[in-house]
Amino acid sequence: MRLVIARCSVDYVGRLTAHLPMATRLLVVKADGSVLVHSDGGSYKPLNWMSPPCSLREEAGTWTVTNRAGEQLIITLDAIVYESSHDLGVDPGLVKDGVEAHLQVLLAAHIETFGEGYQLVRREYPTPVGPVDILARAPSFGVDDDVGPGGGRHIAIEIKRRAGIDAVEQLTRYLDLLNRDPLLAPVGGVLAAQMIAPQARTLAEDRGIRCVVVDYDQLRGLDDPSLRLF
Amino acid sequence: MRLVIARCSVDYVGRLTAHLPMATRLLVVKADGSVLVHSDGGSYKPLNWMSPPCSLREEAGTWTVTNRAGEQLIITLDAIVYESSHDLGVDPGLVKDGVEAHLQVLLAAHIETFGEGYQLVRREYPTPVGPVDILARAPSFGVDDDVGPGGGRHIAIEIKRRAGIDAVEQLTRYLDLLNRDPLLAPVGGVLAAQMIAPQARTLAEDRGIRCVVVDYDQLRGLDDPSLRLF
DNA sequence: CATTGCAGGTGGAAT
DNA sequence: ATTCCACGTGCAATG
Repeated sequence: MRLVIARCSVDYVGRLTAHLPMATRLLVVKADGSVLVHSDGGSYKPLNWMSPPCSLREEAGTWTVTNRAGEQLIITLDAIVYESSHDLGVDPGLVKDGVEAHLQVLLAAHIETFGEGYQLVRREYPTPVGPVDILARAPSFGVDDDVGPGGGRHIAIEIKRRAGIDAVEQLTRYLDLLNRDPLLAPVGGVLAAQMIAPQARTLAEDRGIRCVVVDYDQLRGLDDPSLRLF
Repeated sequence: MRLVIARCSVDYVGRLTAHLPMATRLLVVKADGSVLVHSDGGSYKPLNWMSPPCSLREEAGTWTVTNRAGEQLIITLDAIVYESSHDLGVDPGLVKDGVEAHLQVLLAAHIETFGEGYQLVRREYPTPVGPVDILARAPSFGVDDDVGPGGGRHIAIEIKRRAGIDAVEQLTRYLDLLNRDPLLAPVGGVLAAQMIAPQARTLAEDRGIRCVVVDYDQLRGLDDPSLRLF
């Protein structure tokens, strides 16, 4: 990894064009040839960059970074303030927990979160437009209930960390499809998420989809250690 | 800006938990207190980070970065290989061109892209569920045409750089709404994008929405300099 | 201040 | 290789 502090201007020509006026910035050149241009503030996102695979050509006062698609990052160097190089080796990588996948595991293991007597049919229930996160069966409590052949009503559950309108649309597509299957219909919908955007809730309820806000930490407290990812 | 090359392990506890085993990495501490942890490869995204506003507390072999929401980045330092500090000043910032906004300006200026006789009604036509990118009017060529009060058929145009299913859903919501307005109905839909995902095209055409692939560079060639953003 | 929609999104997994 | 979806999405504009 090469670190360069330099006064430079930068032009990107690719999916869009972007220009950075002359100023002092950090340039990071990684082992795979990728280049980051960072200012001393803002966020983790560089002002400009080129992702690998790409090649760096150095000339007099100009660096040109090109990728396979022909996109170019052109760095015009006015003055190099500082430079150093380091061998970091390969990184062992990141271990994550808490994402949607784990929510799905936890909710499948605690399907009663959605109501007493709920039974898991399966996780990742396949449909032609993609897998439904969880398919479950709700119990029937009376003869008037709108029950399916299984003796209960099927429930398709869409799980999101944060649910927006797109989650409602996605679940709606699943429900349209599943309800065409006489062995499953009628299938109800549940949107389960840590956070549900107000517009998403409105749209969901308008379509008869139940909204359930789930508490990840609480679910996690209920789980047994074997369900933990690390 | 402070640059540190160090052997370290990193733990993030916040919206999720994540762990980085001990290895040599680049740590960037920016003037606003934000911290980036980069490996010598991958992309512009750090392995771990803390965005501003946040505060860094340094102890013996441990850095603790905390933000207002209580999320923490805990860096355990085994050995500092290298360290330097630089004053970069404030960055003048980035100038962009080529995003959806510019596509919208160009397409509005060249509304005939969608067909001969098309007329612009307005850009960012407001609806209760958000603004439609472009509302236009198509000409009527015969008495049998399904025309509205304006003497032509209204067309709602959704513009994306890359259109996916979500773009079709979005346009569908607009069309549902606009078609309830007797002063506008009937309103046709056009999805205009530089790239349209096959599933999006299928869904759009199934719903009677026309798909138009637009060539940004060509449109740009047609424009007059006043429409350029820089 | 919350919400919404875009992003050079990026990344990963499944087809 | 393409297509889909999640992301500690980040980010800015807007009500």
